[in-house]
Amino acid sequence: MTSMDALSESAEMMIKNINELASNGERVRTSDLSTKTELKPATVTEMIQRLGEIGLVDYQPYHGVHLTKQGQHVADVIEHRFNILQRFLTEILGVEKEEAAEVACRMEHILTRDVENRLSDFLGVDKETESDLFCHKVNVDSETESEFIPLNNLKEGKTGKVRLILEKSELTNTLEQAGLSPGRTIIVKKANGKSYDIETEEGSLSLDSDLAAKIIIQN
Amino acid sequence: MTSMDALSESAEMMIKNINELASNGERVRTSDLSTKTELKPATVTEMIQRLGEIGLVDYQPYHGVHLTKQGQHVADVIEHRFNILQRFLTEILGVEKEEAAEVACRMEHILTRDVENRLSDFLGVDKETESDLFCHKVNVDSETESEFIPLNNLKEGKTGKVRLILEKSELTNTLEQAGLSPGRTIIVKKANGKSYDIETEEGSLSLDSDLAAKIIIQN
DNA sequence: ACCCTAATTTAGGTGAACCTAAAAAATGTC
DNA sequence: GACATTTTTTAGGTTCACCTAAATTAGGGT
Repeated sequence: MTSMDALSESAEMMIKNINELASNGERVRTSDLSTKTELKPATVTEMIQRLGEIGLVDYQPYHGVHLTKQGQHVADVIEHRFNILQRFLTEILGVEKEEAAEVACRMEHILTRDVENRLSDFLGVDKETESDLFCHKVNVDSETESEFIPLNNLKEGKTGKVRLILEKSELTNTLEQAGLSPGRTIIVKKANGKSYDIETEEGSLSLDSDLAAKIIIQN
Repeated sequence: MTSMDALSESAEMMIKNINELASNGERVRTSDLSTKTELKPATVTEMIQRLGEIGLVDYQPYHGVHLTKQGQHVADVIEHRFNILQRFLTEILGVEKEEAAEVACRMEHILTRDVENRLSDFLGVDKETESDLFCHKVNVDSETESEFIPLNNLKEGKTGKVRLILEKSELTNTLEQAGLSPGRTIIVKKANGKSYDIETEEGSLSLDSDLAAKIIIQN
């Protein structure tokens, strides 16, 4: 049964940990999982046996486990969810890395596909779909000094990426239809402090400063 | 032991549901909790007994429960967490209300105090737009009163503020010259579904419905 | 006041996620 | 290559969150 049954948090955590210990491609030993997860060896054995039965790991008694194709997929999804959650918590909310990791580690099991995607868009994850495999090597220190500023503070001629639209409403929905939606790039054609002429990927439009103040741009 | 022991998700959900059913101040019956939580009555009994033991509810066999002061506090915290999570998911990420509620309902039990506070601030009554003297006109709760509608749907005699002009063109530039630009207030003098007579701060003009449809007004 | 029904609780069971202690297998050493 | 040590597994226990079925209580109707 290659069950799509929605794994428990514990099961997902075990897969995540197996993945993290398997960097070298070798089989992961029970004892390593035990120390990493802070579970007793007997508990680890029990769990990896179950994971083996549902086809997420290849388990051979006394000789450790490694992820199957399916298990690897689960691990990748979880890792991605963790990364975007942690980025959101640290970069946007300013939570300390330590605590962000803890919270992200709980929430990663709850995110739906849809929320995951939207959060990705919101953070502006560049969409190299499967190149996540290299993420753990690269992602940590990519703290470029790009700023988040409301659109009404963007100078004329400046270009930027829409990152956030505050106070969603019918109006902002309309804006999104017009190309002013998270993830899209825009250019400020004219800005006089009262009204802003914007060019989006969809066309051009102009809006007032109240509205512009609700649209946060990353340059 | 009025234990601060970090409640399980189930326990927190039970408290949340008790709170939601206790609107009238009366005791909440087992059967009501059973239907609301979709748990069997026996399960509900078991749980509220435990909650009683740790002092979060006042449980009297055969006569339902109500929250103690401490229980009420827990309920309030959870409710607040749910609210900000749902707001974040819908307003910021644009998740559908339904799904947002489900996800928020899982996440509310995971949020830490710190993340909760930061998320509140993030969503909170604009500290970012403080520079904006008119922000109180634009705040979320005014959603009930003020609508965003295209100019061609404004009735005769109605007044409103130009918020957004879609599909910029030479024509719309001309309109803006004439006072029909974002941030300006206008009055609809005459509207017959085909042409619209408008009075702006600069003077008056008239335009056709195609053009009017591209101008979004807040009343 | 009494009975009947509906609501509630008790009793006992299951699976998941943990545990300890003991048994078994693998491994390194001489 | 035998043995001691380490690693892993098995066996059996606990708690939590659920369940069903049976027993109990509360409350309304006559």
